Amino acid sequence: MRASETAYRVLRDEILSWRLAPGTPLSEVELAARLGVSRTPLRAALSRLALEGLLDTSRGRTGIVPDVSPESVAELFELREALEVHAARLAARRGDPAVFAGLAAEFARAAEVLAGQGVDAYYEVVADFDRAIDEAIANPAMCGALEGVRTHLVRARRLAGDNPERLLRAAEEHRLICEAIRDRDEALAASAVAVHLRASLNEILATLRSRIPQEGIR
Amino acid sequence: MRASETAYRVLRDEILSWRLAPGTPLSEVELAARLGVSRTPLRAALSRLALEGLLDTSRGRTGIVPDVSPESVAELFELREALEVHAARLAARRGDPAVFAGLAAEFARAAEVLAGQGVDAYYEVVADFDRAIDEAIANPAMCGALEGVRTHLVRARRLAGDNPERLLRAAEEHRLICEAIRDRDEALAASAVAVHLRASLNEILATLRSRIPQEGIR
DNA sequence: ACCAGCGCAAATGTATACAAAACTGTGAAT
DNA sequence: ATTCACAGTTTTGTATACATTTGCGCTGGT
Repeated sequence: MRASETAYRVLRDEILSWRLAPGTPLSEVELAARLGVSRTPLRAALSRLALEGLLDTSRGRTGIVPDVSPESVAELFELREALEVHAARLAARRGDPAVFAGLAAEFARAAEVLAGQGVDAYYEVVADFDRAIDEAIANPAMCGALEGVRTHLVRARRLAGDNPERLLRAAEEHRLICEAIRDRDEALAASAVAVHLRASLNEILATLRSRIPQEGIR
Repeated sequence: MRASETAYRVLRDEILSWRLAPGTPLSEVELAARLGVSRTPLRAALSRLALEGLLDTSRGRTGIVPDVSPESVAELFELREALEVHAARLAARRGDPAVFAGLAAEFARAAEVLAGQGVDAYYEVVADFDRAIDEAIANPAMCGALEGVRTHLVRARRLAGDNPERLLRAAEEHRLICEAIRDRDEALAASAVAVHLRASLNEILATLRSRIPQEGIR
């Protein structure tokens, strides 16, 4: 594994998991020492993070971990809506009905999965769903854009936490989306995605607002 | 100006303007010598181009200028449709009607502009339109995604050339979009964008197919 | 004639030294 | 008290030397 790749993955994981808090400056020399690589590959990792929006280089010379504000989450979800509504349409148009029928069954069993195997097992089903969408639309440009918003979503979701009731409703929303795609109903798939995104956004914003007083936004 | 920034802009311009043809290998040592910078800033420029999709690093170690195939253009336009249809909806929802009324008037004069000042003056109006959309939606995440597709579009457009009849029809389509946004008619704005994109794609694909025999796709 | 194995060469990946630029704190003057 | 200027310090930007990898061609065998 290349040193630049290692540094990138470590830093990306630390940012997405909130081990690196928003506002933390990412100094080249300090990180190079901590990760045991020289500044050259570390710079490559930082510039890659910056281009993906996981590092804010707009203020001053030293990049800082970007803040997660209600505004930034709302903006992310507008982009997410643009991409995922269209992705659902494309999936309904050319996806494999059998695949999405299977996923619909998985989501129908979400209550058992959550109770028996925990939230990680549930999120694995969601990851399967994302992969199925990518495969169905078969468009590298779309998939790349989707990948970007999913990355940022991980960070917001970690902050919002795992509300069991919300996860059950989310599973139901996913089931509806899968069934619409299975039935090749583009309009319904698009609407079902829009419904799901609105509910998700509201959940995250509610959690975010209740936590702001404790966290301290700069 | 930083050397890495200079190298990035030069290479980006050379790729978008087709001075660097698809398939051309971008060797670090060769480019560093040609642009008069060392390999370190040049590498930063290349990695940035690769992340933006203007350099294909998936085949072999040395990156090559990506091909522009009918498939890749069609894929780009699916992403473009996802983003621009939603952007038009957002612009209709919260844009300044006066701004888009003014742009509609500009597009109505497109025939004069094209005849009197040439295609560059017309494309400047389109650039004004893009800026107005960005300002109206006021969403950095959306704007960043739009910027990406516009960049790739430049390359496809250069290939397709400037068909005068098509430009006149495109101006008319833009006028309709602006009027819909001006009237805060989200559904019409979305439809008008979809119409425009389909016509643009068909034009580019037609030109592309007629040129393939001469150009030689690898 | 073709294929496998090997070695060379050219390209990229990394480390480090040096240059330049930008923030910080101090000091004095208004 | 505030602001401006300046120097020092820290941080990033660049160049170059070295390490490592990978692709390619040569040679020998079948």
